[in-house]
Amino acid sequence: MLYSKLFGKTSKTVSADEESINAQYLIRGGFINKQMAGIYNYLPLGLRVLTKIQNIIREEMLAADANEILMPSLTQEESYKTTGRDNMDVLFRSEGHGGTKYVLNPTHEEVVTPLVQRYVFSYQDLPLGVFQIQNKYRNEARAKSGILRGREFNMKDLYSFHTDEASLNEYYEVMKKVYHKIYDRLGLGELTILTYASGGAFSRYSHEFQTLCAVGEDTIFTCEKCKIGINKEIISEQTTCPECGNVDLVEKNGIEVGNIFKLRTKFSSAFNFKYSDAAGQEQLVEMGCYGMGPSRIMGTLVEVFHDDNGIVWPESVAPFKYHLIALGKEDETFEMAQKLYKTMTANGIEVLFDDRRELTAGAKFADADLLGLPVRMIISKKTLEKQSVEIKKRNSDQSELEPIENYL
RNA sequence: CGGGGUGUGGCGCAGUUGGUAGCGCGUCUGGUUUGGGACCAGAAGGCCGCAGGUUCGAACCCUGUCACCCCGACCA
Repeated sequence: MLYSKLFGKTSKTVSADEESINAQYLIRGGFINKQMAGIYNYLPLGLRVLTKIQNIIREEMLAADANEILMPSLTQEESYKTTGRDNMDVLFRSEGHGGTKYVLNPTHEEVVTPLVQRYVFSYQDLPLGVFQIQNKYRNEARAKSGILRGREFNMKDLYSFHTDEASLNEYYEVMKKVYHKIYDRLGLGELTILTYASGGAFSRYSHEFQTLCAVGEDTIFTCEKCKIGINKEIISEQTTCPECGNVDLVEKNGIEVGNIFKLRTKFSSAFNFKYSDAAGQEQLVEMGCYGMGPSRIMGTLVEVFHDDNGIVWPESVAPFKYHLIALGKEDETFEMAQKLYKTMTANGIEVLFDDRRELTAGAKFADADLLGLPVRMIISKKTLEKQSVEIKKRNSDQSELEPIENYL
């Protein structure tokens, strides 16, 4: 990508209202633009990051034999009456012609359950996992913290369907591993721990995945030994580590980057979703749900990976790998940079080439730091004399010269 | 939803006791610059969130309303 063709500009300033780091850097860097509280436009750079996060999640879901589908955002209110959730205060409502009442889905149990019910009749069809990556709508009392808590946000939601609790439990444990693998690939593995949380009406606990971070809005009591957390919301009933019994728990803050639930038969019973077992008897389907928010993860990554000059993206989600900068006004420098850009791009390497010739070095460096691409590649009269390019990693203060032909 | 704060060129902000709006950044022209956010000269760009009211006169005072931010409550 040529910087000169990139839609979205960097800015030295951001509104004093934006206190959260993720909002400040993402807006200043031209990754996102705020339309209103909790509602954002994703500009090209931000969309590239979001898409990379989604693709990592998608790959791991598909590798676990889950089926990707896409469900609608709008659903008739009737479905929520069926499950008794039509009184949820986060529901955005709308009305269509003839007075039809719609809901913008805050989650999709009310959609996916009758959908799967239409195709699954036998124990031979189970277990089954279906997921989607789609925007959710929640009328939060207060949107806050940039893209960490929005009223419209991106979500991967997986739903699993089983013949019995044993199958659900097995799938649930597999998903814990899949989730950890995803956080590893996102660069959040070390900081993200499994956390016991409120299970709602249908099981004792649910499990959250909490990325430990000072600005996290959840309070977590962690067992250092097991790398396990307990959400403060259940700490009155659970004061020891559920894995090892450790009572020496350490209080930390976390950002909830995933949440998995055993729904059991709450929704299958509401919709009367049954299958025929091997004996020909009808049984209620057991269900689980598994959420993970790519947009919130994007904000979390900025909160975790930044310094005073800007974002420091992990390579797996950076919008581009290389930030190529040509310094000086000599044509030969610029032409060599163009050649590098074309060659590397043709070789499938992701390069953002800052081809703005009129800008000074400092301005380009400042933008490079703000955008946070993993590797800065500089070509100038000085490096050209040595037939080299200067390579500097965003997470390091050191730079080194490398032969230019390594990249041609 | 309770408490607090803020709405002024595209962005960030200032605006005194009420007298008809200014700075920085950005943008445009011309020239000089180029290894850490260059400089000079010139220019464009504003129903002062919106609606009422007070006043000879309102960005400023009053009422209402909308939006945004922070703290709290809430949060499958």
